[in-house]
Amino acid sequence: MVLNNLVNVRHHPTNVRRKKPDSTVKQLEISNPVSYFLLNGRSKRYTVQEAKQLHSYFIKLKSDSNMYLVNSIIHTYAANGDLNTAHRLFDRVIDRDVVSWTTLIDGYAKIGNMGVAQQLFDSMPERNLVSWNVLISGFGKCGDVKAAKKAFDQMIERDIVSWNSLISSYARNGFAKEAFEVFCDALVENLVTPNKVMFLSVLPAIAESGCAFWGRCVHSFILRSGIEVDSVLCSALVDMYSKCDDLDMAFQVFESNPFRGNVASWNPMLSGLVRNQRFEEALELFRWMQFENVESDYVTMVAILPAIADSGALSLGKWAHSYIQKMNIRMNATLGSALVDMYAKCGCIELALDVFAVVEGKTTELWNAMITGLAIHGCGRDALKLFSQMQIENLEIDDLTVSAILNACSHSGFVDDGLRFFSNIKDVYKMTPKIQHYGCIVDILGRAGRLEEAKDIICNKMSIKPDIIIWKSLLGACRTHGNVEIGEFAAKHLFELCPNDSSSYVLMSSIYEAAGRSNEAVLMRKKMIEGGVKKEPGFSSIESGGVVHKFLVGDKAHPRAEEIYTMLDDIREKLKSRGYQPNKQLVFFDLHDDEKEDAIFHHSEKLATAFGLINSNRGDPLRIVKNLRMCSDCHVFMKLVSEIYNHEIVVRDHNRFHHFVNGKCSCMDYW
DNA sequence: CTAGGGTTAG
Repeated sequence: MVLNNLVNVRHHPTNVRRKKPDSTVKQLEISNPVSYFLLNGRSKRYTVQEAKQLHSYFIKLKSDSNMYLVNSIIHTYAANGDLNTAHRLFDRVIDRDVVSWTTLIDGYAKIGNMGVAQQLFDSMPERNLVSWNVLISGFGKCGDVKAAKKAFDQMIERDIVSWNSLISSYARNGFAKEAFEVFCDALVENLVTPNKVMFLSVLPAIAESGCAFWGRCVHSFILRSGIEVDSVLCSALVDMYSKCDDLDMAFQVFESNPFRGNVASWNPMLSGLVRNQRFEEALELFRWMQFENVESDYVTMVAILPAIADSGALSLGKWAHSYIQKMNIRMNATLGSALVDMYAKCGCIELALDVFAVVEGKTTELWNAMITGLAIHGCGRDALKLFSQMQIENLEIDDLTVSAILNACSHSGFVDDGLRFFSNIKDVYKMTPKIQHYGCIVDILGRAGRLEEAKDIICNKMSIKPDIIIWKSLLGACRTHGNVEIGEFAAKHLFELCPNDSSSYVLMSSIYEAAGRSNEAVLMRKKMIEGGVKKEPGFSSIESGGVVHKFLVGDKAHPRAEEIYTMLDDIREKLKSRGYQPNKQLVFFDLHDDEKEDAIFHHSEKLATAFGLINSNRGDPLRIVKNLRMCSDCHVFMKLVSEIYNHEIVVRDHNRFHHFVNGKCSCMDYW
């Protein structure tokens, strides 16, 4: 095949990596710029200042005979985005050559002006490989993959840069399959010898496809090809593996990275862990990164903040925020949203509002984060106010905005607002309610005790098949309002949809128990145990001195366990003298009465509270994060402790925040 | 002297 010979460019001289510009440039001596240029060799790139000095020297001399030098100046202007000056100089030069043209075209391509780039390309007297390659990569960067492919097809001679440019055009514009196909074509037909850049171009495409099989193939191909797996390639591999959900391989490659001094080696691993909800490991990695003195950047912060938010580690979150300010990390809506979310989830709604206020260029995402934050704190009125403001400022409303508003209504008990807003989804906002929106409205009605209406929505008003979350929220409402009949109905569906989920058995059992139907409660527990269904372990964590302390039920693993249990006994005595009785109905297992009382009293959030009381500064509220919903006994417990010990307690459970002050909870016992 | 590459995104 003729084409084969033409494009086989193994020995093409342009296939050699050029040197990066030297940043330690001495000040140019105006008196003799040409000798400076000759002394420093040809492949030098200049700063804008140097280019300007050279430029004015040439204007003075009315000479531009040295094309190497002139092209360098054009390049410097173009590469810095000053296309006006670059183009003016280009126009003035009489002996301009193919490099001058190509340099200018590349400049226009880099600022996204492919119209002018194409015009210039069409009017060039002669073109070489580089001119075509510049065009392809230019189209790729502007998102015009069709044009990139067309240019590629028109070439009569291609080198590895042409192939790589086409692959990355596809890869960076969401055409993962096409990128991988071009990569395979090139290799199968033996048209090029792959190099590092080729792998770096195709790996993001595989990452996007999420196909671990392709990923492993390419990885082993890299290893067999003998290409040095340097830090940059490691980062790409880590990112690929983490996006293909193979965190173990990602970590293995991360560990094998020969140089981890650059933040870009850490970011893919960090965001991979966070994307896969492995927040504790992400925080651990982040600590390791601090230990290795690697400076965080914008990407690190966007990645780590959700992990901080999840753990509720407020002091770490505050540290991250001040780091952002100290290091002048650019603040935009994305980072702002991450900060707002973090502060809200760490229990500091005021600080979240502070961040929200100062972010410029507020996006829907940012408003959503703020409204959701207010919702989980039970600040329903403020959430609705913010929503009106959002509409006044003409921001687009999306699915998350709708969920946020419905959540706000739910947590604050605004049933009428919630119903009105729900009907507005279709009528006013012209959106189709999503499954999560039906979930919210069922929740709103259910909490208000309007169980028949909630059931009616599920059975008759939804065009979508109800999911587990919806049935659970109905079942939860039946538990709150003691409705056995509808509870059984919801449980029946849950047992079909998720027979291995413990919460339906637990809830149904306690509904029977509360209705005085102990026999059926016991049967329910039996059914669960015989089915081999395990209860999801509840845990609570509390941050102290930058460390997150985690407690399970009846946990004795903490180094200060003895003090904690002594404190807990002390609390129990004080509470009992105030008439507190543990609610033993809540104990799921068939234990002796005393054991039941202990089991209740050693709930993880109570352990965390005891630890917090012996460990925290008087003024600071205790901030506890619980992975499941808080039980009603713990809720009573917290209210009393906040009063007796005169200590504010903030608990984040699976659903929302509870601020306990002086014997009262911000949720008004409505959760 | 000109061309291709890695990290974030409710």
